[in-house]
Amino acid sequence: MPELPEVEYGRQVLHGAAVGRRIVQADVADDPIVLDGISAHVVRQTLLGAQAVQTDRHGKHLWLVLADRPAVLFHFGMTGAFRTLGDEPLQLETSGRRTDRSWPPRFTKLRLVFDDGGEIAFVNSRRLGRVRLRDDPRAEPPICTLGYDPLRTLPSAEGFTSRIGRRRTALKVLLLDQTFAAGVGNWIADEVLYQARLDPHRTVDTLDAAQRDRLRLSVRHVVKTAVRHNADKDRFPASWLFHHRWGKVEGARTAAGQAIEFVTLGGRTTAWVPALQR
DNA sequence: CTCAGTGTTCAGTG
DNA sequence: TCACTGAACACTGA
Repeated sequence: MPELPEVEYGRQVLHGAAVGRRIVQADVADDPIVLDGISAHVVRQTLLGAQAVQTDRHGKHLWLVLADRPAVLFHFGMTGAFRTLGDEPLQLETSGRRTDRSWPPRFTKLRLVFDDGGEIAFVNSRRLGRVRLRDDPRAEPPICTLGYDPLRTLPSAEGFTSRIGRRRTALKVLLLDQTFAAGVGNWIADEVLYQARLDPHRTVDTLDAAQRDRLRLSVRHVVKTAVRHNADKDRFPASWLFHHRWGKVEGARTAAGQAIEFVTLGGRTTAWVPALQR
């Protein structure tokens, strides 16, 4: 689930449930992996009684700002999501088709109850997600180490080129590098390259100015479009590679009938259309 | 039973 | 130091 658009949607869910309310109950799972070494007790003490004043996001990290306390950062890993009490479970675990109506849901790592009676749960089945506390999230790791957020920022052509620097890595690897652009994950990287008509194997130093600019604008376009549709895959444009790239299906084709090829790049499955991408 | 997986990190190499 | 690679992490579901 969780690349920038899904995380942005998660932020909006958290915002709607939390901001302007006081936390009257906080259940924190005793999970040292997801809590990144902090004790559940410390997290609970931070949250309990706190007034939620704002939410924010950078790349795949989002956080809840509390009055007079550290902010609570969330990273979804491969399987994180927020659920709210009474909502349909829209954001289920990776491919869990089974509708989980229990409350709190399975794999809840953090459950917050607010003074208006609303509740939100952070669920994370594979434990690659993280919950962290930070006084000044943007100034501290991990967020201060990240590159630009494509939803907030469109670098100029010159800025984009200087961010690439003297690297010679494959385009796919560049896009997955969170210190380059924060929030781009595996499917977005493939979609961006598909729409920019660039071969994912190409190294960044081989691009001319026009190709670099196609890349720059494609990153923004894919991210903005996915966010505009609330990360709801069914509403992504029918022309997108996205709809045809899953499962490494032998003989997979785009809507236009062009063959999709699957290779491994940067350690990830990469889907691309050789007939189109150069 | 095996394996892939929408992510990140760290050890090792050149 | 930098850039890059690949394994490891942890767990579910196909």
